[in-house]
Amino acid sequence: MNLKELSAKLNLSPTTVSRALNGYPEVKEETRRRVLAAASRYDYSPNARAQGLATGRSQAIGHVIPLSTKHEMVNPIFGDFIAGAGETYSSHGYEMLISVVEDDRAEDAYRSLKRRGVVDGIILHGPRMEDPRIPLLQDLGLPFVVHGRASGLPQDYSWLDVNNRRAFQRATDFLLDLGHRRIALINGLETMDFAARRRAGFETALTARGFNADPALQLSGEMTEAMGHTSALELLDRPMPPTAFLVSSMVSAMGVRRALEDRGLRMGVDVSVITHDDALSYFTGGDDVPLFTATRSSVREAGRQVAQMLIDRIDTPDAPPRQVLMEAELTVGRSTGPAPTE
Amino acid sequence: MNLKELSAKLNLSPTTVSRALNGYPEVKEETRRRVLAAASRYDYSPNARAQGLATGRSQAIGHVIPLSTKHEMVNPIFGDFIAGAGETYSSHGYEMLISVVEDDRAEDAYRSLKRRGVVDGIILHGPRMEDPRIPLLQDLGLPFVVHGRASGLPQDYSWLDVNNRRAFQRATDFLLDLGHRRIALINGLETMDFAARRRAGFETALTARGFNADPALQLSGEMTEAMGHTSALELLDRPMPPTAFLVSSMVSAMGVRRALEDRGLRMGVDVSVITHDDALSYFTGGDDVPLFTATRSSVREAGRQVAQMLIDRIDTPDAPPRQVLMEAELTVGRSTGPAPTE
DNA sequence: TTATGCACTCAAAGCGCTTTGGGCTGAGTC
DNA sequence: GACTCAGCCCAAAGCGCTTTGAGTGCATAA
Repeated sequence: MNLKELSAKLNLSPTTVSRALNGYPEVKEETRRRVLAAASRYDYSPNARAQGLATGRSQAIGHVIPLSTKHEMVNPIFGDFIAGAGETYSSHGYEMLISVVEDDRAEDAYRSLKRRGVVDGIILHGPRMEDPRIPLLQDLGLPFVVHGRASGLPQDYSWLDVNNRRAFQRATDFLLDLGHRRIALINGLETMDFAARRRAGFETALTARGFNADPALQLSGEMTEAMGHTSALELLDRPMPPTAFLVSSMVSAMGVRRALEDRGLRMGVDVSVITHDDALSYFTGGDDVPLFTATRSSVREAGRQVAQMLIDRIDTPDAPPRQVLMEAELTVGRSTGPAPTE
Repeated sequence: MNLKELSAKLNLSPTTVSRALNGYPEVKEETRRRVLAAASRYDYSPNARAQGLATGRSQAIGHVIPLSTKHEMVNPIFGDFIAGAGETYSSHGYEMLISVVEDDRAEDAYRSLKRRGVVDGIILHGPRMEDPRIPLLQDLGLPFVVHGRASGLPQDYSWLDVNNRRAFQRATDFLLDLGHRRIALINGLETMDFAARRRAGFETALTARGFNADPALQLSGEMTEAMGHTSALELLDRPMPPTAFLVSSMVSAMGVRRALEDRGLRMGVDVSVITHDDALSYFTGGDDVPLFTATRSSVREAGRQVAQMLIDRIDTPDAPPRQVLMEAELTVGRSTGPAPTE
């Protein structure tokens, strides 16, 4: 069933039917009701491609995810983010389009999406410092919102980020209050903007109390379970091992925990651990007192909000860019305790 | 730049340019080269919507994921599956379109995708037993491939699945060989087809040796970390606790492991654990001897293959459906050992 | 009565592509 | 020399929608 057929059944012109369907005021209320009824009876919806061709819009949002050998994006948080964004999209009539591309071809992907008119906007994931994709998207004139943000760019653009710096500063303070002095940082790849900010927060807290951040206690890498494990082992086997770990992700924290176990150390007693927790649906829930003390912020909620910001931006392209900073909460679990007396 | 403009620059008709671009034989090789050169110089690609309108195809594949309060689909494996499928799509010129919908509206979503002509095919996730979506998609005439499969349906359709039954049978045999007799099963939701098959494998192995599967030792639920933890605690606190656990996912296995620790039990010594491992990129790697003994099968590879099967199906709709059964490998880690003597 | 609006409705153009059905050359055939 | 036949290329229709510009009929005002 297409527009023409439907309008034939109604003895109306396609014009009128189209207007009735799209809520234009030129059509009589009674006519509109007739049209709506017929549309639902014959199970009609407009062909999206034809509609798009006529309107110049595609009602789709693009997410380009680099297919890294380094797995930064195809990571555990991805599913939750997508779920959040998808909720918003479907309630606004947008489709979500995901493009998986080789790492070095991300720019081509954006260009191609724009050229072929496949999407109306883009959500930019995993920004690095001075990320070149941001000026590129601005050049292309493709509306976009960044999940996270990129330091060192002069431009003004829309983003939503967690206050990573403050979160890690608070976490570090918390450990210092407990008497810890040798605190290790197991961070994500520090080319990633969020990781750099976390380290900054960590260092700020230390220097504010007159300690200096020992570079030997700061490791960074892909946030896998194995990375947490090997990093922690390496640190624990040093002559002056840390008494506390600040870890950038739940998954790595699982690795750290395994390392503690390997060395016969009790988490929360012999060694404290704080992790960042993205509030992933499959990791939370259950216990009264969570396993990990954590800085927590829901990635799913971030997805919802970023999507909404982008849709707003598409609707009113001339509005100034918006920035949203979500604060992470610090929830106390069983992985932290006072520093052991030496 | 559009076709008309490009052909004007070349002093050719749009017809010829289109043919040159699409590899039709009616155009002279030299002309084709000229066209191709101009296209790349002017950075031209055809408008996807117009192309789709003209050809009747959309070059997009749909994935409908139910936004459960129960999180079966928005789960850790999703990212990896998507990455695999995305690889295949992008090398074949397809886009991936993801629709997040309320649980009970999945059928509407399929209908709508079909009606509006948004996708050329569908990948069906997380099939349940006698899943009604399969006959629906057949009715709609929308090409599809199932990741997993659904028991109890008369129809013949394309699917790719892991041999869950055999995998869990082998894992159970392995535990029996080690002398374990009280083996617990911590399974996914048994409305899910894969979970039912895993239990079948588990029971088959037991009965084949003359033991009977104790229903009291079989729990099932959402495969979260918390679920693994509470299930294991409950079982361990019984008068005759299991000496081994067979767990349906890595995430739940982490929970089981935590429960063992809570009770002061050593994994691989006091209690054995085997888990199914979807070979997620962020959980693997690192150690020589993996933490968990596991039945392993790469979800990413599954994504690649399912996508390819669907594309083949779209290209040749009359070919008979294909079924692919991937065998899981049983890799021995440090979580299993001989049953403790009582 | 004629003009002036208003409320509806429609025909047709256009979005950017593919594809059908020729048309025009020039080389090969008898 | 007339005829066929590739080999190239083109004009135009059509995909299914939106939107512009133009009625048409009818009530109201002048």
